[in-house]
Amino acid sequence: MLPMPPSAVSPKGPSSDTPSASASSGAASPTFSPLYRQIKSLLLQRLESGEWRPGEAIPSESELATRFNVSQGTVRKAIDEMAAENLLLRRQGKGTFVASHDDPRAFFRFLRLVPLAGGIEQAQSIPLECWRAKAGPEVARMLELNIGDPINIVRRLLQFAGKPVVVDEIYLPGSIFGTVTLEMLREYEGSLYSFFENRFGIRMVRAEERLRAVPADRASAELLKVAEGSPLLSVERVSFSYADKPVEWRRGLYSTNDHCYFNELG
Amino acid sequence: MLPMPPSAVSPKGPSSDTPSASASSGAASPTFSPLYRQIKSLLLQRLESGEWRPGEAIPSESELATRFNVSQGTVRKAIDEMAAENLLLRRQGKGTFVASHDDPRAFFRFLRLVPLAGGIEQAQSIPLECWRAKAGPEVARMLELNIGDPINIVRRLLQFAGKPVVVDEIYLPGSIFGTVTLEMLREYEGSLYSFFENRFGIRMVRAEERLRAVPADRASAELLKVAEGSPLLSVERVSFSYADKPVEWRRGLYSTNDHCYFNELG
DNA sequence: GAGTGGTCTAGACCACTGC
DNA sequence: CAGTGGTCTAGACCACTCG
Repeated sequence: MLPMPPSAVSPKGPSSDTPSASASSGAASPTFSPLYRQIKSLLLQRLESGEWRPGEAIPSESELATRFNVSQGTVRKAIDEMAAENLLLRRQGKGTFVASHDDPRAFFRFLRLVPLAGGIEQAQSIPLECWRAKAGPEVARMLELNIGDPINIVRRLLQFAGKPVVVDEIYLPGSIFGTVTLEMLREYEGSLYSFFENRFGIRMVRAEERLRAVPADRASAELLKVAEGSPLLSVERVSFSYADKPVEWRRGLYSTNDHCYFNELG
Repeated sequence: MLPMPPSAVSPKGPSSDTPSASASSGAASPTFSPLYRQIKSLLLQRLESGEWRPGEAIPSESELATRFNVSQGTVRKAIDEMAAENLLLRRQGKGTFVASHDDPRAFFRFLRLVPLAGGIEQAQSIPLECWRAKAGPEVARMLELNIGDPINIVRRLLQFAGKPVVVDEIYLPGSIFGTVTLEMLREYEGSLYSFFENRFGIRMVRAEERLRAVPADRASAELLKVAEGSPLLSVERVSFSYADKPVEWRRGLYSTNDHCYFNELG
């Protein structure tokens, strides 16, 4: 599909043909990027465009090498980086696949909550409300929208082993998620990000979280079955899609009586 | 230094000499590891043994390749992984260096606190107390010691822009840090991990943190200048040295009125 | 200019998957 | 068995640093 013209990129030809321009002498190259990064960009474009969808296999390394007119090692290095960023998933003998939130491994990458004692528990997401609104200044800033742009807001409760642990309020750009309803959310089996991926074609790739300790407000306290004013962990998150576009902002209140937020520092 | 016998490792010789044994047929190889990982292990040993110290350059790739009797590409892949784990630092044109906490970049890798508003601030560590004790059951478990083993405990206050933000209580194995004193801590310029590295030859490589929201006890509330019982972020951390040996356990209480804990999810 | 890491290629063989 | 990713090599040239 989509046959490429020979040499889709401009290699700086270290001994091959098509040396095609580079900072060969004198001129500095301020925007220089190595061949494998150009390949990586091309692959990223395919992901953004939805040509290769989550869960699907991308073409083999040797085929990509032929298509882009570079060596397999160069394609390999591009894919290596993307695999390290959890954008792609390599499986020896089978192929390279677009990472998906349907994969249960992805779940704990974005919800770093572990029980204080005991093994793994079953998580259950309970959508409570879902309504449309207009972006206020804070949401607009976080999602790079204009004030007044349509947004969707979802409230939901997360339970572990049947006990309420997290209340989330989730803000989504109406331009993308305009048609979400409480019904759709309740019907769906699987994580919220899996839902976004399969129902709206949006894959969350990266997120930033800001954590604080705050006193429980009355409503949250009731839902989480803790005393009003008792300490909760506030987790604000902005999630980004492929092109580093913010597509979700959420604030979660975590009850840390039986669970804690686990983080690994490298 | 330390000349190696030719072929310090057992390559599975893809077309070179010294094919020296591998799972050539029939027998599965349960403990198989590729050549570059064997090289990585050898490099790790050098780091653990202190042969190459933090901040110093290690031998060049080509020299290591000669020494280990493998190709430069194989050494490169070993170093690539270690650089990705922040154990080594590559600098083009200069060499490859052992990562050090003296590098200011390392600072924010282990203290993920950012101001809610405003730019970067000057951090100041104020050691409050330092005493010897015997490991209780919790500390013993975290540091893999026996109950009753000697430990050192340090209490200190962290200020940002002159305001108190974190109170830490730090537990250290006496076998390693037995000679710490409040004097030494107060004299030292630089981060605590920089101190451990330069005064005790221990480099923290990795850490696990567990976060919860807790009410402020009286002592911490006074130090942090917040109301008793107000929500604080509790951060418990176990830090590991090269061989994944736990060498520090600490509990910090963070005031999140003007700062928050920042985390990036990949 | 010499030495270092960084990129790129070409080709070989190994390990795993599935038909 | 063919096809995929994974490892290893050898050699070339580029980009950067420093004396």
